[in-house]
Formats: sequence, C-alpha cells, structure tokens
Amino acid sequence: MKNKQKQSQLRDVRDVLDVIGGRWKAAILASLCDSEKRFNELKNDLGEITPRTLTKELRYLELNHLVQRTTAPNNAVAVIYQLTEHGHSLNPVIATLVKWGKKHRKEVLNIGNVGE
Amino acid sequence: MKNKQKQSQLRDVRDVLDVIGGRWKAAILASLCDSEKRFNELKNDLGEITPRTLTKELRYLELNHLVQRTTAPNNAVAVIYQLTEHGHSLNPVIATLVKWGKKHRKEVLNIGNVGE
DNA sequence: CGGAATCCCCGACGATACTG
DNA sequence: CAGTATCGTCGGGGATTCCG
Repeated sequence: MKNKQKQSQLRDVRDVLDVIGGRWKAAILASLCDSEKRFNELKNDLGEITPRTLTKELRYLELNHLVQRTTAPNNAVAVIYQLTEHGHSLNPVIATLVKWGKKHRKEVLNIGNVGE
Repeated sequence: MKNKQKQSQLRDVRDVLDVIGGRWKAAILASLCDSEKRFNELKNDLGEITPRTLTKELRYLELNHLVQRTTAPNNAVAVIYQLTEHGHSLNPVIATLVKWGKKHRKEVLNIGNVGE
C-alpha cells in the first residue's frame, strides 16, 4: 500500500471483482460459457433471478464487453446473448480462482471449524 | 449451469470472492504482504477505514486462516497481524487477477467509452 | 493502543405487476 | 419473448463514542 504500484494493482483487482462479483455475474458468464442463450433461457438456467436483475447484470456485462447482445434482424423478439472474445479470455482466470477456492476449502475445513 | 460440476466451481469462485472481495480485504492483504503490522499501522496504511470495519475484516480473515493475530506476551497492548502461509498462497491468484485486470482496462477503454 | 457499542445510510437485489 | 416500473428488504460499511 501507499506506493503507486500497489495502488494500481489493487485497482485492477477491484475491476475484476466488479466484473465477476455480485450474486449473479459469475453464474451468468458460466451459463453463457456453454453456448449462447436467449433471455428466458438464461433466466431459467439461473433459477431464482428476477428479470429486472438479469437485465441489469446483462447490461453491465455488455458495457464491459464480456457479453454481446444480438437482436435477430427479422424478428425483434428473438435476442441472443453470447460471450465475446474478451469474455472467453476470463476462463483461465476463473480456473485459477476455482483451483485456489478448492485449496482454501480444504485449508479452512481441516484446521478446525469454519463457523459458516 | 445446472450440472453439478459447474455449480461446484461457482461455489469455489464465490468463496474466493468472499475472501478478497468487499471494499477492504484485498487492500489489507496487500498491506500485510509487505510485512507484519500493528492495528493502527494497518489503519493508517489503509487510510479511510474505520476501526470497527478494520476489526471486522481482520476477524474474517483470521477465520479464514489468511491472517494471524498475535498478542505480545509481555505487553497485551501490542498486537501484530501477519499473513499465514495460506495467506501468502493467494499471491499468484492475485497476480492472475491483476494481469487480466490490466487487459480488461485496455479492452474497455480502447473500444469506446466506459461510462463509469 | 486496540478495539466494542450504537446508530445510520445507501446500494444491491427481490417481488410483483405491467408492456410493446 | 424480452423486457420496464414501482416498491420493499437486507446487509455492508461509515460516523461517532466509549472502554480496559
């Protein structure tokens, strides 16, 4: 901290956290990782999410170029969402997180209790 | 989504996000990465944080075995906080995030505007 | 010095209903 | 189908004050 180097790195970490944080973003990206999906497809896949929230999350992901929204030219009622190249580039990052996450779970479970 | 594999991975990602997410956790870990610190040292280093919040964050990090709290035996008023081995193991993960964070910043800046 | 206690604000997210 | 509108809840985190 204090020095510019660390501050800049913190900012970068914050950015990534914003992009995959919150209750839904990671799940949405995971769902779209398989294949492109329609709005209601996504909604069903995610389960509990409300349309309002799904819309907001998708808009945010669009702004960050992780997801691309496409309206079918002939039929405006068909909208598909898919990952962009940039979105796919998140994959190895996620993989790293998953790996450490598993390690972390072990660590926390085997030393004692976790509480929650 | 839907399949157990992906659900489990999402859970792992959630865990990591909980551990380094929020407004302060990453900054605290970054600060302790340099060297062990006392409570008020940490507080000054972080700047705006209130003691209440710092306490809560440290407790959480302790619970997760990322930080170790030690009271000096002779003088109970001296308390030091330091990263555990497990805490240090987060370093490469952070590095990955920083790397993608920089890429992301470029991506978002150069295609158009970011808005926020 | 290293916190604990109390009070409060605000943004994320949910529920429900409605629309082009 | 793919959203929008309105309202309500809940918890993270800040401000301030007090304590051993």
